[in-house]
Amino acid sequence: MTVTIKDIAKQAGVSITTVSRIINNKAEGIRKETCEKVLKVVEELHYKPNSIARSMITKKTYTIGLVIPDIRNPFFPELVRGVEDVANAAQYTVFLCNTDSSHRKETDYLAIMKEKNVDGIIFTGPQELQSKDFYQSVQEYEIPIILLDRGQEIEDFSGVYIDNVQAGYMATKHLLELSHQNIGCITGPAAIPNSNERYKGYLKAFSEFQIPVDESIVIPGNYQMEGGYVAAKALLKERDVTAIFAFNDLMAFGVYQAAYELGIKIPEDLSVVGFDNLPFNQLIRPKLTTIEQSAYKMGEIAAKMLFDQINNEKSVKEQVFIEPTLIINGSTKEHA
Amino acid sequence: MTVTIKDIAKQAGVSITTVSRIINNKAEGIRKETCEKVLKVVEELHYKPNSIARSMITKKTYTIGLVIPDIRNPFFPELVRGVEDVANAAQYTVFLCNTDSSHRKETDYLAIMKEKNVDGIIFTGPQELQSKDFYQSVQEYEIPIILLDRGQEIEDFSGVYIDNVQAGYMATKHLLELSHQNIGCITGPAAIPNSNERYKGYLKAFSEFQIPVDESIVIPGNYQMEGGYVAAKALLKERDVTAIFAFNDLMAFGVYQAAYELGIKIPEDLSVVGFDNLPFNQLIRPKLTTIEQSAYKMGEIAAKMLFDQINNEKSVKEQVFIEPTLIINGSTKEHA
DNA sequence: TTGTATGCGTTATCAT
DNA sequence: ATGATAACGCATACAA
Repeated sequence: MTVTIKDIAKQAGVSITTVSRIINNKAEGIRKETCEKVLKVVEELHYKPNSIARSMITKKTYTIGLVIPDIRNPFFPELVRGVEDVANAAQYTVFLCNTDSSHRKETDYLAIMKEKNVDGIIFTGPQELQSKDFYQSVQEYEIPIILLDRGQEIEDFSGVYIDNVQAGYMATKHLLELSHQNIGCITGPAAIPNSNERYKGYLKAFSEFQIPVDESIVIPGNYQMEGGYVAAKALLKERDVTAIFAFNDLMAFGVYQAAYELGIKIPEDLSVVGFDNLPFNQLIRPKLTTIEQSAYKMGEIAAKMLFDQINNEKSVKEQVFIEPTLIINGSTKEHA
Repeated sequence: MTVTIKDIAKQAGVSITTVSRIINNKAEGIRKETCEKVLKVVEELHYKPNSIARSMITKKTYTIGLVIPDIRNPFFPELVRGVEDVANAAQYTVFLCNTDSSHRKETDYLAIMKEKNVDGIIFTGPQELQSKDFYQSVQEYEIPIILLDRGQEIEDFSGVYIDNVQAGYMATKHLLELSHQNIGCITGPAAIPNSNERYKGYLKAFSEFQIPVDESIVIPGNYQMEGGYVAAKALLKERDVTAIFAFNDLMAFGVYQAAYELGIKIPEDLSVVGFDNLPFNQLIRPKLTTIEQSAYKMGEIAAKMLFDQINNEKSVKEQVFIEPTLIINGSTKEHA
């Protein structure tokens, strides 16, 4: 039998109200002796308040939902930790929900979060552009929600995103400044917003350097290592590129492999820039020059924004764009 | 204002009991018309039952706690997914709790799980041997709990573990069968059980091949890349080894780096075996021969065991030891 | 300084 | 086939 506030009250010879006050630090007008007496009983019986019952009254669960595509995608563990650390510090617990970007799983989980009365939700949707209809049902739930990393086109939701245009710009500019001109570009799938944004940055840099863009060396990838490998093989065998900007690290590693097989040395013969700064960047040689997204920081900021919204009830929507960082490592070199 | 069962009852002109029965599929003795009428109102008002209130009565939250050291450790995302997939299929939601193996955070989270009335807990503790005292407090909570990956020495808890002796044995045997005799061994920190188990396997293989073990080429590492690097430098410069068995992949990658810097070719001059089969094994060349732990499977099994315990209330403790798999890749080669 | 009573939204027991 | 009501464990308005 689990011990309740009633048991404590009886055992200590006081009312449950008194116990409640004491365990909730609202003991202002309570005698020290009573306080100690109750606390002693609490200790003895190992009493733990039932947060379920508490939530019934307070309408707060001190729980948030974190909905992401897949924790196995190496981008997410950092992000999740960022969220959790902030949540934990605020006495919150987090539900982890993997959706595989399946519309059904997303909808299901969102409904479950509603039923479980989470105080807020942090949501990372699929890469593909979402119809607003989808998010409308979420709005009906009246639960504070922060979008994370994906969905910036839905402007009536608060969200935290990477400034992908700026990121693409920085990466490309870095290569241009190293005197590269034939800079191959391996993008993400066509429909994916962040890929398109990065490409805008690529164009912007070329434009700034007043160099024409050769669209034949812009190849769509799939954000997988394999896609980077295939694209790189095409670029290196048929085209005359001295540098490649891959829109994520996984594809950049594919470029490494292709170069390796073709006997092309990085960075002597080919400069490579990636995107993500995945943890295993620490393990490859030469280390990849890449764009750091700071997933941890994104998670932190999203969580902070969420708690702001939860606590202040301010429904001011804001979209935060995080400045990426260019991490210069050994995979890029001045073009002779 | 959020809509409750009362609203549905009023709107449909029935009692809340009837509504409750219908939404819980206990509509056996209820007229079809009534049923449809109620369901229609439920639909119209977008009613979602409040699982908090439901839990008050049923004493079930359909929630489990997953307590791990750090999701950023590449071993855990797979494991977490394994747990979540099973949980999700069983209509459960999971709290993710990162403890950094801090005793305080562990204790705190466990208490929080108790307060939030989770139906069960899956717990991965710190590497270091735990005193039974610690787990005693958990037992008082009377919540089903499954230990995962760490804590096999606490035999009165159910748990899922890797058979580390077998794993160490398989890795070493593989090298011995490739005619290596001077097989350097980079272990984990001394106090860590799984390292000691793996070492037992190492010894067992040598014993089986009737080859004496040279303890001077057994070097304690720290499970970090840096530790593998340092140990490998020592082994390769001062000792005469033709193969190295590192007790995890991270250290094996350190071996790669050391070999690279010393101009030693893998696998031509040095065979290397790791442990974990981390995802980024796919990215390095040559691919690392290693032991696969199948973290996903561990998570799955642990979750299944937990639900067994939750549903059957059978308190039969069982310890499951998962057979590891030797993944043979390009980092090992017959010794000339 | 402390206690009594009400209600949170639901399920379960017992009627009808 | 359906309904009234107690109970779950707690916080809170109101009393004393």
